Amino acid sequence: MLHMGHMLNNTIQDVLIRKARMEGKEACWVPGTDHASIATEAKVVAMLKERGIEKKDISREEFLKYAHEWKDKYGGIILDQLQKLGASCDWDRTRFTMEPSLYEAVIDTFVRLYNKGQIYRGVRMVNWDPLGKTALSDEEVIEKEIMAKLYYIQYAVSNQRSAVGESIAESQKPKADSHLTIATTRPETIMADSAICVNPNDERYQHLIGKTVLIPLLNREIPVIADEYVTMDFGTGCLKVTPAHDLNDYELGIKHKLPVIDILDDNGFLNEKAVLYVGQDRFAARRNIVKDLEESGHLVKMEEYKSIVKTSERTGAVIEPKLSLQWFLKMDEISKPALENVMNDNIKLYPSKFKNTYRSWMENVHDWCISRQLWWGQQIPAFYLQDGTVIVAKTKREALRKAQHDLLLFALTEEDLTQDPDVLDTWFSSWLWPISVFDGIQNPENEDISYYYPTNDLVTGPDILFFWVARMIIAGYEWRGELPFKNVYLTGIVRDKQGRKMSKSLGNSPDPLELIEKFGADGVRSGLLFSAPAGNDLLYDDKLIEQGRNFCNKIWNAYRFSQQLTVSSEQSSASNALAIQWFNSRINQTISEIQDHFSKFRISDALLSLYNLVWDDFCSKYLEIIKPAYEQPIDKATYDATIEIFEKLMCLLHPYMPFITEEIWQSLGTRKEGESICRTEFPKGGAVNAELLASFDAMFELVSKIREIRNAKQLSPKLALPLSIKTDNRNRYENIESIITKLANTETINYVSDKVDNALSFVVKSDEFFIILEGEIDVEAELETAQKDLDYLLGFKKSTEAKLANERFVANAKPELVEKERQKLADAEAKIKALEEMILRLKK
RNA sequence: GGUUUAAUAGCUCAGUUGGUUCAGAGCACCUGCCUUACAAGCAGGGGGUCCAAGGUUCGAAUCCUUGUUAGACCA
Repeated sequence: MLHMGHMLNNTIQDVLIRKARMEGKEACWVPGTDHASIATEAKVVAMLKERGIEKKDISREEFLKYAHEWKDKYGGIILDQLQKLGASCDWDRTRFTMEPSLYEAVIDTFVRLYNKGQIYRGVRMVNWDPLGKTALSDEEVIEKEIMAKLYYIQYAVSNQRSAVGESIAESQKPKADSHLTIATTRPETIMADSAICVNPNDERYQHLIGKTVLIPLLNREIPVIADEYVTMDFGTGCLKVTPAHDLNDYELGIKHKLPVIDILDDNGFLNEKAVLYVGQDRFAARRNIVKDLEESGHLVKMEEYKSIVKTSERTGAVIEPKLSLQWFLKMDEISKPALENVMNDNIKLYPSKFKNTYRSWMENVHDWCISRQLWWGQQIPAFYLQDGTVIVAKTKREALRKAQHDLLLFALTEEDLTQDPDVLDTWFSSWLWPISVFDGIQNPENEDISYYYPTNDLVTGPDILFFWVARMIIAGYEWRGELPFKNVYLTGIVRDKQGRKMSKSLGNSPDPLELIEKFGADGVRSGLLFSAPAGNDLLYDDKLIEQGRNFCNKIWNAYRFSQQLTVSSEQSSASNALAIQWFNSRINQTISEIQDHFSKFRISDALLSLYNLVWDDFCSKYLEIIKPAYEQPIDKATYDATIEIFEKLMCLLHPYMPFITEEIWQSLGTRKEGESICRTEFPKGGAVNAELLASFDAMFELVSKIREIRNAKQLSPKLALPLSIKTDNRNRYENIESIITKLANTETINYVSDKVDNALSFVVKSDEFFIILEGEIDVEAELETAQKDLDYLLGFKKSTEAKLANERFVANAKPELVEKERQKLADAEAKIKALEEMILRLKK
């Protein structure tokens, strides 16, 4: 099941791919799924349980059969949802990480890296899920903040190094300054303690360094050591060191050569090494030891403490850091090119702020634990002889041959070889994705990979920047000596209203299919994009999608309008011709805007530009201007131009809203069989008539002023108002009189050379306008608003003049900027003059 | 604790190289409209100390320093 984060992610990919396709590029988008080993295995185990089957009772082969069944049933759902969203993938190329060819690629990779000495097997500290009984990657671990208890436990100091066999009863008696207190959230692990550690600069404990203390209840002696790792002001400043059950302690243990005492078994129960509470669950043991410590007087106090526990994403169990034998990939050498080529921008991250995160990760990279104690996944191609010798080979047969040749064990048969039961981390197949989908691992010279690799854009969430993106880059350089993609677009994380990440496990994501049902796929796509700039999280709300749906609705209504027009043979009016010119200029202006946005991966900004163009300029302005009178036909030239504009708008919007644009585009003209808007050419920009745009802006300002007066005076929109214009430049308005009349519902337009009595007046640019109204004019109120305007302009003039008088501004600022300032000043001065005249007249 | 990102309208957020009359959008709110494609709409309107204090600059929401607050990553 997909959630909103996937919806956003795939919408962005689809926008990019559709636009690229329309620009004539060989746009290839390979859809596919990974096998999500731990998640799927958990689901399959649950499914089997429902059928009364336990995993341990069936063979690996039987289990895998069930898993494949499960995948066949549910794996397609994701692809189906993507199709509903309108994702225009190359569906014939659909790949799956567990299909034979990709499986083989993973095995190949493992063997080759092993032979290069990059993969090794060793005992390390891993995240252990005691319920799932497997190691987990950090990615599969969820941190939860909880209120825990911090227990203060007293350890007695033994005064001297006790000789073997000496009675400990003696030294156990607490003396005044002969004990120390540690703070821990995990008292049940004291039986695994190897030392107590204090900060060497901590004056309180100087005298204890080098001595030994006794673990309470158990009475085992452990040394007191010093290391700057210990924070002096946390707890008591004394840290119990438990190398087997804490990563930091483990590293501290290695540094100070401390023994590792692992007291937990794979299920999270205490084993014999614990001596006490053997056979108890770790949490039961905690309760019991707290009770016993309290009774024996070792528990000094308990404190509430906000702490973080790591839990398994799948099973919910509290993770146990555990030492275990696992397979690892050495990361230090192999990851170098991946760091370098992101830092030098050969691979660009959008937004670039993630470069910092990326760098700090890659500079502190740990070896990658790639083995999982599961069945669903690529089984590790390592084979063991009875004496434990490891042979890594693609198949058992090859391993046998290797044993016979290299180890001269000619009597060996396949029965003597046991394959490692573990599988590989899912990311160990995902990291090959850009190569393996084109079969580039086994067949590095094939036509597809040579053509498509390296790819262009990767779109993904920042939460898997390291787990997936970085590793794909590593794999790219390792196998092809080249980057896997040029741009990485990192989407924001979609969160719910409470700011929680939307996820499968929380179940806080709305069902995408229901949303698509309710708001339409185009509505969901555009709605999500309206507020999703790269890299910024977005708080999901149905309101966002509503905006997208409303936009679709608006477009559809404009389409309906265009369909009910009847065409006449009469000549086009001058004003319509002008409006067409104006709007084409606006389109061209917007095209260059969105191309600029796209070049910087500002997908949302590009959509917003189009939204404004379509809603405000096309629907509210252009269509209103060319709209014929009631039940009147429209002239053919205007009609044709309007349809052409409409088609162009559909093409511009198509990457964002594939469904509605296709539907409208199909019906706006006669199309050939199989023709589709997604194969049309993305509109190219053209000349922008800046003067025309400016004069239309002035006209719209005038229209707004008249409407404002109408609203303020509570006049009906149906009441036509008489307008008088006092201007030196009459032809500025004569061409557009009919537009003004239509938009502002003016009755007559007169040109005057003097004041008009008993009229409301206002100034636009340098011209004065009058509207004669019934009844008295409130001169005081008029004066007040005019004065306010004037004050503002005078202030503006003053600061602009100051700016221009400043030699350093004129010298340092760009010349076109200075020119603009001069122009602004001139405009302001003209308007000031008109306003001053108006105020003078009002005062008379 | 280390690293890092952020703080702009009631809410969610844009604001690109410091320079447009730059302080914006959507939602919410207020007023008036069932106007001929659209009430999921139309026409208007109110609303801001751009977190705080310093600094750099001819010029700062934008750059620098410090502080406050919140988040993320790592440990």
